[in-house]
Amino acid sequence: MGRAPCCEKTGLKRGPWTQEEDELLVEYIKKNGHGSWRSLPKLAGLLRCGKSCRLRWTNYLRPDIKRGPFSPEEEKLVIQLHAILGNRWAAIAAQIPGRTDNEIKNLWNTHLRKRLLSIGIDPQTHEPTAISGPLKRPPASPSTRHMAQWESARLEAEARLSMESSLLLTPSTTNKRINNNNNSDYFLRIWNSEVGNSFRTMKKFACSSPASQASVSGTTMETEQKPEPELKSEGKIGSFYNGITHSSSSDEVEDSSDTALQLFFDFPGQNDMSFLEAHFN
DNA sequence: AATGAGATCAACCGCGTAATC
DNA sequence: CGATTACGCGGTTGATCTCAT
Repeated sequence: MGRAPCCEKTGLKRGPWTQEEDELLVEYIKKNGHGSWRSLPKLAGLLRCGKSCRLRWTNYLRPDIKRGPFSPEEEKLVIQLHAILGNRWAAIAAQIPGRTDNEIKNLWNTHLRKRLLSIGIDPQTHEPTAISGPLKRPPASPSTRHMAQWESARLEAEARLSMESSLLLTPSTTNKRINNNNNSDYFLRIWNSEVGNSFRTMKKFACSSPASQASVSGTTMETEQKPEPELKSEGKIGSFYNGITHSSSSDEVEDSSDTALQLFFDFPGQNDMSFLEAHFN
């Protein structure tokens, strides 16, 4: 037996939604919630399949959707999140309030992809496309690179936390440090959030490195004692991407660092990660 | 003004998977 | 526990818009 079709194709309307249909759908959901999408069209008096209704609602009619063009900050966030999450549009959309996965996907495919290509960056791997030199090897898979980025961010955050707790800094010093390096904490939080969790799930299957598996197996980072990673330089740019060394070969780091630095230099100031605060505060 | 190419984006399709029977 | 159903996601399509010629 195959799976049943999502809806009866005969007699159902397709194509662009009319204003009347929109009103019917909004009115119904306002009163009753969407409930079962499959039964919603009949109940709402719509000649559409449930799937179509769900799509129309989630991508267009939902009241919390922010319409209009993406700001430069939002675009940069999409690029940054794509470097970490890959084509997981729903996960990216979850971090950008008011934007839908469809919208972000379209933005990526129509604008950002081309923009990255035009400056010589492979939009899938986030690596320079013009590779030269004798030591170059084929780029790591996107998933490997995303894992490396996650892992390095996580390690840096852990290192900072462990340093802060072990150095017995004075309160004023501690506060200063925490404020200055706030972004690491956000990575820790993301790591412990749904996004991080889904990433760990993916990683469990995709990554065979014993070292990296060991660091993932116990994900209760707050209590775990780990060897402090070597932080080669101060600041988020250096330490974030130096961290890739821990998960991949040095050649790979050479490959990716230019792209990584470009993206990071492009990243707005200290409050970049404020978009995440809403999810954790 | 006509038209063709490229860009944009709403909507559809098919698959994976969680939930339910 | 396997079969079925419903949902959500990412990839793709196609109608419409914009702009250059």
